[in-house]
Amino acid sequence: MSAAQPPVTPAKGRPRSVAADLAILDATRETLAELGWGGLTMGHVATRAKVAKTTLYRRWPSKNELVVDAVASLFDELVMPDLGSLRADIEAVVGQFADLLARPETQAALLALFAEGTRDRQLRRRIREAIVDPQKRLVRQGRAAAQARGELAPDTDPVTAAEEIDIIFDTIAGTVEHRVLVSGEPITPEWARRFSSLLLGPFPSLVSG
Amino acid sequence: MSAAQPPVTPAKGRPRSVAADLAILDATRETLAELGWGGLTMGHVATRAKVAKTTLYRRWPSKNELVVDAVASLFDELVMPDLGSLRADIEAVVGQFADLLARPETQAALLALFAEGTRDRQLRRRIREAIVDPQKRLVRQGRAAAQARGELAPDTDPVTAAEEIDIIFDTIAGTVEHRVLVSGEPITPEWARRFSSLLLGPFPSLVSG
Amino acid sequence: MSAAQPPVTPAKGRPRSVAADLAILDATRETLAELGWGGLTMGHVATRAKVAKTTLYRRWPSKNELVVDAVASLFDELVMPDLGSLRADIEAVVGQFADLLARPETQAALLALFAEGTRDRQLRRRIREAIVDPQKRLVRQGRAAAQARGELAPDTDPVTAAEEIDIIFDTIAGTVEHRVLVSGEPITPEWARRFSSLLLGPFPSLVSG
Amino acid sequence: MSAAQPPVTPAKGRPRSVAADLAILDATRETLAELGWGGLTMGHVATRAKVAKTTLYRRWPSKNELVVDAVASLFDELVMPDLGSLRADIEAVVGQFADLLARPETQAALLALFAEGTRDRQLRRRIREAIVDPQKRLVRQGRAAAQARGELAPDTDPVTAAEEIDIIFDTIAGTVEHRVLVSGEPITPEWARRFSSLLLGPFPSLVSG
DNA sequence: CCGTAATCGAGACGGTACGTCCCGTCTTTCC
DNA sequence: GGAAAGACGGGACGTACCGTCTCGATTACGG
Repeated sequence: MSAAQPPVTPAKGRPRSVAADLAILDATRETLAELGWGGLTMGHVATRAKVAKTTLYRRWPSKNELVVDAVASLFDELVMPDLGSLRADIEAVVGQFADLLARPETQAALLALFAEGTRDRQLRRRIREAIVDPQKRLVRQGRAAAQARGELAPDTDPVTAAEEIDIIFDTIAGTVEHRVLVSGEPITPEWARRFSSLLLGPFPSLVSG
Repeated sequence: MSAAQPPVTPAKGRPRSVAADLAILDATRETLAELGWGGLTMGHVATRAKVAKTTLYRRWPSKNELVVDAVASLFDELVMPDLGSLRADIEAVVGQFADLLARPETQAALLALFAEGTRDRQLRRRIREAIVDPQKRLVRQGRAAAQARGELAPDTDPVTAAEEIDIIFDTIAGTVEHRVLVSGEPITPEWARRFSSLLLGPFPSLVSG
Repeated sequence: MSAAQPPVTPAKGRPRSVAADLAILDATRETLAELGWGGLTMGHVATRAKVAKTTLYRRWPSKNELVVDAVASLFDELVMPDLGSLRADIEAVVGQFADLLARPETQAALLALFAEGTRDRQLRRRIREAIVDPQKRLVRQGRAAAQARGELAPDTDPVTAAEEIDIIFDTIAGTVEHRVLVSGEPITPEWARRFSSLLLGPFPSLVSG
Repeated sequence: MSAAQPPVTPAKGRPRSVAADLAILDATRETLAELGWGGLTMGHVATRAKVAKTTLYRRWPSKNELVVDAVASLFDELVMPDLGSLRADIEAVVGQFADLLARPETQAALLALFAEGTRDRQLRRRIREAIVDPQKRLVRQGRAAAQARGELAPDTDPVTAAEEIDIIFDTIAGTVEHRVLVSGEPITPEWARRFSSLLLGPFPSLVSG
């Protein structure tokens, strides 16, 4: 989010309009969905949000930062369902992620942001903090549930566990994104089944049964 | 590639300069490495290649197509080594891919192209044909070698085999790209080992040993 | 001047700060001298005078009016010396005016104000009342002195006299301004001598001698 | 004028559109007359001339230079009539100049240009070369005619003559401008008669008769 | 000595024009 | 007819000020 913590000092001068913030983020998402990344100009967003361009620039230094904030909230809809088996949970989350990637605003924004982040460390950090890392909770929750069920062994070392979470997250996120956005193929339940089989190893019966 | 088939008619007027093509592609790669995707403009490339803008546009309709051609050849350096075990082969290819993604021209171009491909089916097809799909040979070769060694069961159904190749390819490519370009973390030999363990299942000893 | 008449009603609420008025006018003159007319912005003056923009606008409706008030006082330094001959008096006043026009704040402001006045009758009136007309006293005084000395014939008709004062004033002011500000040439004593010769006619000996 | 001398080298690339130049200058004069100096924006002129803003900036670096060129030609209409007496000639030229200053485009532009020239030596030079100095021909012609008639003594020293021309020019131009643009009073035939009397000395009969 | 009222600073607001950068096309001349 | 050169119309950029507004915090005076 762009908003900092509630200011310690009671803030001098006219306070920033909260309504403007919301209108801008809404306008950004709508424009992304309608016109795509290329059609998203600061001027257009400002006009659509009925806000001056200066107001926009006062809050976000560029299109990139703005889109990070506008898109981040879309990822909050992902939830770990806890369906009783690790396989089912993985397939469910993959499905949710695929649905999210099918939305035009996500589609228009995600890879473009990643691409920009490639050459701007600050932006990459911001993307990670606002969009990517928060989703690692899904992996953590899924792992915890599987451990509770006895499907996975409990953590021994927290550092190793963190690395494992990272690698699993990169694998699920990266693979689904590559499938949908690069290969341009849909994520079917069948594909999700195969993919979770890959993750769970060639003989999942040995593990979960 | 942009080059058309050798013309049937012996071509009227002055023939196109071959030197220009090479100079343009070189200039494109150099500019990508130095200034990144954002700094790559058609005018700049033309100037750098000592070529008129018209010459450039006569060959490539836009920056995107140009970069596809300029970058595609970089991916030819990836080879499947056949080191005697599937694990070793995977780790080797992951390492090669990581090195490729560490080069500034690849880094600047790859995600940007993917992002553009998101909104342009034609471009996506071209990217797949020129850059992505050719690398599936690596998976095919690795699989074949592993099957020859008895590490993997032989193919039963060619359709199933193709789908398996696809999913493995998306997984390796997507995960490594996400790790390097989105998470911004390096690919260490240790990480490659963990990743191949993930791919080979929790008890690889049962399979390969 | 911007200051209104002493209020009839003893004024409710907090009285306006007198210090602010002076600080603003000083800041205006300083900024004019340093940055010129184009560099003079309301925001800048406010900042420099350590005053809020609202405070500034509460007193002066625009840059133009502000500068009129800021610059008017500079013209008070012009005096008619009464040196014993009309020629000497003219040359002295021309010299004073030239010195005034050499000051950067006058230089930056005067023509700019005149230019603005061209499109704003109200402003033109204000400029005349505050800056231009008060200087006609110089012509009047010089004429009176010359008449007392017998260099000039006494007034016959007051209307004719007024017109004569106007035309002499326009001639002296306009010519010196044109020489300094448009032609960009300095006013030397030699030039002043020539100019007063022109005013006094080709054979001044016949008049003053 | 903005146009340089006809290029020695035959000029590479597409030549600049002459039509664009004319359209821009016309649009500038029209806009000046309609909206005044303040309403004259580069964007507006470009739109009105049906030309891209870049085309405009390619030729003139700023509004000031553009207006110099646009306005300069208006001054070409001033001519020295040679009416048989110096007085008549002066009154005629003063009248012409007054008419020129009454035109809205001149009125809007002239003092504004002079004001800008105050802080930009380059611009001042350009104004002098394009607008001011060319009119000195009027003084020269008038003087020559008067000398031919015997109204004025022939030149003795060319340097002195040049200085005399300068001072007379500054006087006529400056006075008329001050009368019209600063004092805001009209130039009547009566005023022109008085002014030429002033120039010709208190006893013109001694000179011209 | 309390409330009303106009002031003060600060700074956000909607808006306009700026001058720059690239785009992709067109119009030259030369080869 | 290709190539170099460079002008063309067009669109977005990010910045600078504009003049207005909304804040909380200060003064004054009149009751």
